[in-house]
Amino acid sequence: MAKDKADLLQGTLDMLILKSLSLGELHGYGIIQRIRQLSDEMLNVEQGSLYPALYRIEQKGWVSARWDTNETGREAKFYKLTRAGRKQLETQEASWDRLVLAIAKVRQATA
Amino acid sequence: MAKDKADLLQGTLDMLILKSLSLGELHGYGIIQRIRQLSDEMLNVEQGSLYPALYRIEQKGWVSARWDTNETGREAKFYKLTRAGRKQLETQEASWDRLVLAIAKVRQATA
DNA sequence: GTATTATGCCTACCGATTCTAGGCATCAAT
DNA sequence: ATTGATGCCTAGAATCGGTAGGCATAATAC
Repeated sequence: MAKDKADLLQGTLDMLILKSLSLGELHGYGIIQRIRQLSDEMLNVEQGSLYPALYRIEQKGWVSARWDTNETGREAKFYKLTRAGRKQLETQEASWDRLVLAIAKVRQATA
Repeated sequence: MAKDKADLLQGTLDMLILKSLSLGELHGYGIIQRIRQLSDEMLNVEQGSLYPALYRIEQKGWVSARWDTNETGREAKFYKLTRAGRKQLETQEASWDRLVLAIAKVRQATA
């Protein structure tokens, strides 16, 4: 990832992928663009991170994939959230919120 | 880590350790307790995570260590933030804030 | 008195995940 | 004709937290 962009922390990528798919079916390359756009260019997911992650996520049944043609007529693999994926997104968002809260508590502490 | 507690994400442990030491010198076992206490029991750092992390952090020059006796007269290894460690804590907190913000932006998006 | 729990340090190995660095193909633009 | 963007993929390295042990002493419980 480029040096001026934030590195992801392990475990956040799945949530970002699932979240971007919750907005509608999308192919891999588009997921990267959507995450970058939604985050105001702060997050840049590398292809070498994304495609293995998509594979893992599909294995877990959180997304389903199919080949189709995009709006310009090119072949692309479209991913779609499954019901289990939607559930998983909720779970991961809740975990994320808990972690952010817990860390905020620690950081509130003053000497 | 116990199942009802939040798992840490990779990269957050260093920040928590540095933060807890920013409140004052402390030995390893005490760091675990302080993080647990400050987070309202939400974060429980395992010893097998902490000690290797302390070693890494010491190698990087962010903390210094010395053996001393605690208030009950037992030997313990006390860690103290170095100037570089304080700097590093600021950096990591800033990165964390950026990431939290970026992810919040992505999550704000509605279909 | 003895057994358990808490305190205190450590290591070895595992598993998960992200990044770097490639490869390959098509299409648009220069 | 070459470059850059789009689109998919893999292999290998590196990082790091967790699990599961080991060891020692002190305090508490039975």
